[in-house]
Amino acid sequence: MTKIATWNVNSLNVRLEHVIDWVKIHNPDILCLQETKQTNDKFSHEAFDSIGYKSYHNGQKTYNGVAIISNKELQNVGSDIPGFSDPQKRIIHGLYPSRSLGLIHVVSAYVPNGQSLDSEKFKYKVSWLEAFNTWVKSSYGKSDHHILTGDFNIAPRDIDCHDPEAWKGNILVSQIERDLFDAIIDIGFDDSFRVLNKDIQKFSWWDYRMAGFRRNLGMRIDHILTSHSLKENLTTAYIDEDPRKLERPSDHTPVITEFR
DNA sequence: ATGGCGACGCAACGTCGA
Repeated sequence: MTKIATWNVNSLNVRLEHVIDWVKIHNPDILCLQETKQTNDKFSHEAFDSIGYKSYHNGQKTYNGVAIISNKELQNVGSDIPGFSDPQKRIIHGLYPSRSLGLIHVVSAYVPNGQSLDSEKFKYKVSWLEAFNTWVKSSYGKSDHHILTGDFNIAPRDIDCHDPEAWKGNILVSQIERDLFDAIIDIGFDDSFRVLNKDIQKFSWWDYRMAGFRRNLGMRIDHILTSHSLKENLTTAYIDEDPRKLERPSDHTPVITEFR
């Protein structure tokens, strides 16, 4: 069994203890992190070494930053979308050598937020996702399996939003973003949570404001997309709400998928 | 729901996130 998880930690400076505690309890094979908000020299490889994990980080000050924590050494680690020049640190990826499944290409992605549909940041989100799609399409099939994880900042369907009527015309739920998400799926991926939980409404993020978590005003915007090659191997997919209940939590919580 | 939170940089409060 292989367990892979993704978690937007909203600053690893603040959340390192939560992450280490979570890894010790859940023992994932791979944990992908987003929004580390720290430069590579601040990233504590030692903290992960001490619990038996390799760690790979692509970060910057204040914003963005992504990492992969792995119980096996990754091969061919990269930290960009080839051909897409971007000063924002939103990608880290590598090959995970699975004993029984071969090489799994694992991506930890922090997709731009977009701010609002009429903003320059939304144009950046669209062009970023188009470049991401082109890259994923060109690399598809070059490894035995592919897993795209991260904070996609897209709620794929109305069921993934606590109040689709109130959010209509907003970022995270717009048809433009959902079409871009579906275009990635169409390359040959499954939304592993949705495949294994057909009609269940679960969220991975809740606004800090308005007592969002207590009132369950959430969205499912963090995803683990698995290549069709893994579809028959998928066993379990779930969202662990417990870290969101801790003191000083991230506004996101871990999303987990397991496969044989 | 359009805030009301929280992280950050920096030492007051503006910017950003989703």
